Amino acid sequence: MMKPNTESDLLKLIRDFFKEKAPALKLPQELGLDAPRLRKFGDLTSHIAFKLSKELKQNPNELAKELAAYLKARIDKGPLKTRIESVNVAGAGFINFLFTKHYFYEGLSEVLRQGATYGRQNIGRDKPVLIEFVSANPTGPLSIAHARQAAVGDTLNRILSFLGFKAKKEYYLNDEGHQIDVLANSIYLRVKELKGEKIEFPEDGYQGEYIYDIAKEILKEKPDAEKEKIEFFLNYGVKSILEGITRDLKDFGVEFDFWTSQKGIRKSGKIKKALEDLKRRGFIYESEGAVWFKSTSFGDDKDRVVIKSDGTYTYLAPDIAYHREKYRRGFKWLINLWGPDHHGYINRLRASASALGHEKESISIIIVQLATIFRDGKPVVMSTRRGQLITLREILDEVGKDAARFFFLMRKTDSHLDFDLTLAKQQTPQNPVFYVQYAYARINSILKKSETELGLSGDIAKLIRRADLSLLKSEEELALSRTLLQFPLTLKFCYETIDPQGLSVYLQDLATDFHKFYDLHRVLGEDKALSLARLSLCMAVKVVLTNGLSIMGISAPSQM
RNA sequence: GCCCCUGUAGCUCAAUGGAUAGAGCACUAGCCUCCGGAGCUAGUGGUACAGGUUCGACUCCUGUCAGGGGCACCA
Repeated sequence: MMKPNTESDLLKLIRDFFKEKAPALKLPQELGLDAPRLRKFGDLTSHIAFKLSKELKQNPNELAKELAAYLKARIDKGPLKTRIESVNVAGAGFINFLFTKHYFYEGLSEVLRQGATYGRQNIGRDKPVLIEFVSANPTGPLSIAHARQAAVGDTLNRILSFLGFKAKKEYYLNDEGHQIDVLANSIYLRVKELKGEKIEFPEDGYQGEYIYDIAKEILKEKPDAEKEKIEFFLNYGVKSILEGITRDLKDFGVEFDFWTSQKGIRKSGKIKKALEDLKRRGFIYESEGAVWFKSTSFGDDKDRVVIKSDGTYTYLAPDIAYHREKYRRGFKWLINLWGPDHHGYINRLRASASALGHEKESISIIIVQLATIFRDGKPVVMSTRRGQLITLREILDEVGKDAARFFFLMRKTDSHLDFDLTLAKQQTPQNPVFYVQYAYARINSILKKSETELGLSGDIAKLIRRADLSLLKSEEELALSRTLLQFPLTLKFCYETIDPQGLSVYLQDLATDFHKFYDLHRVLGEDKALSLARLSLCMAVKVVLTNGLSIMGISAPSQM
């Protein structure tokens, strides 16, 4: 059975109207059918009359009235009759639609029917998308900045998968280069130090306590390790740190599909191939003894060196090769989450993708802003040099996975974020994650009690499914239903903005609507039929909370 | 010096170019014979500044001011 979609049916009617009225008129892509900001403006609103009043040489209010009359007539004759209660013109030319109660009842049963799949949409049509994030150098434990990237990237992956994309997660491993050498040397020196030798530790060495831990670990296995070559310390260090990173990420609910090694890219000769490819396309030239990529052809400020005059590659060269490989692996959309220190790098990388013949839209680079950690209302000072970083591990130990993930997703990804550790571990309504989880726990508690309290015989789940939803008439019940039906739109919004933040805001709104409903209306009461209808509503809230939280990688505890 | 991001209520943040700029915290005043008060209801209070585009601007453009970040044949 084809399910009628109210919104698209309305859009079609609007198009029909203009086709009849002005066949030559080119309609804008966006017909301006939205959820209004204020409830009293109805459930849907259109500002199309403003958009087209100029072309049609008609004032918006008149045009709106004409359109509204047309829509009203068509709605009354068609399948929308049971869903649209009224069409009104308001203000200078807004057209406001009010849904019937039936529309909400129908939506609620749909939520219950779909359950765990409610909210799924096939927007992606199996498009393969690769989300690269974290990609921290394996020179130390993951910091708070990586943690935010991990939360955003992983959730984005879950959202896109839910929306029909074939999304994969990738970690690009910078497993060679200067920083890795510094790491190896730092470990080596600490080993010597532990053996009682006097050492001079370099300014730019890794000062963190974890270097001692690795050194101790090495000495346990090899008491005379100081005699080993530097490669030994390099390999041991990278391996040990990567194990830690993987473990921390796993406890954070993040597991990558691919780990791609920079060393591997270089060894495979793919850098050379990538540069040859660019050269063939005419974007490579030599000057001042170096080899340059003509990134200015694609909007970069200046051309970039790819091979230095000493014959070695700059960092950009393997990166170009790496992204060329991503496309060659079949991905049609690349999403990169980068720290703010990389923003100057965006244009040159995008330029390389364009130079290799890829659509501009096929690569999205998202800057994940830093988070400032607060404890007891005061910012926690961090210093990389002295190894005084707040790590993902510390956050996990202090506030746990659920609160951490939720907090990292509360703000827009490209905005600064204040992370209040004290608040995050509080089990009070001021803590948004507990506020949301509390709604879930409350529903479970009610559902559990329903059987005994109502004294109904038979399968209560079945009775709830068959409840007469038309008994839900109050403002709070309808408002809650309305919010539930906005879940699919919220996910679509996250896709459009490439930002999971909208979901965390939505879940907080949903929890608020639920708590308001709960406060004013008793679910388990004298009236059995009404109780069942309200239980049905609770069930639907449970479904959406479950789906929403699971997409955020956060658990939904039935008891707290 | 050049480039990027951000300036919204006392604080932390919302608001696909749309109608009266919304929440939470804090402060003030209320609500428990009641399914989890870990909750709910009110009140106070705001778009950094100056122009511009638009029927309509927190949103777009220009400039000023303030905060943060970035500039390399570093990674």
